[in-house]
Amino acid sequence: MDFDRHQSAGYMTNWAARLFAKSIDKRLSSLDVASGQLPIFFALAGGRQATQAELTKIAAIEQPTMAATLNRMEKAGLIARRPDDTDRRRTIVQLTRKAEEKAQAIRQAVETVNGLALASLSDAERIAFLDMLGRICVSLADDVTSG
Amino acid sequence: MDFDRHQSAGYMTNWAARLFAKSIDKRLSSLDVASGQLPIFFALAGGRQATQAELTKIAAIEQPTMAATLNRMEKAGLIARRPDDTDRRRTIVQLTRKAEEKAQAIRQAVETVNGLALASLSDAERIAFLDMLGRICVSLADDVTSG
DNA sequence: CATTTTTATATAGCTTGCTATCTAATGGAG
DNA sequence: CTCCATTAGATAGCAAGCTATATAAAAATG
Repeated sequence: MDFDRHQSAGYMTNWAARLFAKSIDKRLSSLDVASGQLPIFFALAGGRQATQAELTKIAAIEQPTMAATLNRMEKAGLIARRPDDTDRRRTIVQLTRKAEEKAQAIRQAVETVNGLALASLSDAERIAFLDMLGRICVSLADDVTSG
Repeated sequence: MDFDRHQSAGYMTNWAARLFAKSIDKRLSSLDVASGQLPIFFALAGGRQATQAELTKIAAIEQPTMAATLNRMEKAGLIARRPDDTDRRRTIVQLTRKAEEKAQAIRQAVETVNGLALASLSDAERIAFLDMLGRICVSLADDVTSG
């Protein structure tokens, strides 16, 4: 089929994403934290609170995925859920003290992995790469939500 | 935590990869094919054969993931497995006729999605993007396999 | 040639994604 | 105020990843 997968943006992006996850999980496993929990840590660290719906929007994942991740984090003692008494549909989520204590190490691991991933790119290339990735996401998100 | 996830290569790559998968799955669902099966289609289309181990290497996934994907494809009538009689550990995999008939439409869908994803990039940017992604994968693969 | 090591595949069990669907609560329109 | 639409969250069930481990065959080694 004379198809070079290394020239396919979709294939390469998928591969890179799996490598990012492997690299970060390797560093987070000793903290009993996993890559899927990162958006929640970054959103809530420092005592901030958010509803599940807000976290879902921030992480750009679907609602049931967020619910499952929060279930695992709750079971692991990383987050606490509290009902919102001004709107009984809502749940307010915050990090536990135990989770807050991990936040700094998590941030460090993320920066290490991002750094080594981009190690062979110049400063200008890093900026260009993130800019292009952003445009690609916009185009795809547009496609995915239309029709 | 003053962390902008849109400036994190790991977060953006993960997001882009999920959008790629959603976009391609949307187009492949009518063919009863899914994004995880694409490397197998591209490797085997045109009557080619490969062992499971060869497919695993091509797709850059782990062996149990390939085994599970092949199980689903076999159940769906997309591939056939045949024992290698020169080495009874090996299984030789090939596309069924039914799968071969889908190959052209699949290729078309992949090109459509790659095209729309990169629509806002110039030709030079597309080349640069794939080149940088390749370097990022090399750096991360190196990290992931070391220690 | 017997034993050990390596290789190919299978299986168990988990996470992170998804879609589809259900329930409960809120908010708006008559 | 009642009824309908919207919103928040939970649940079921699946795909596609992963690690760890088991089994069987082949290859290498003593």
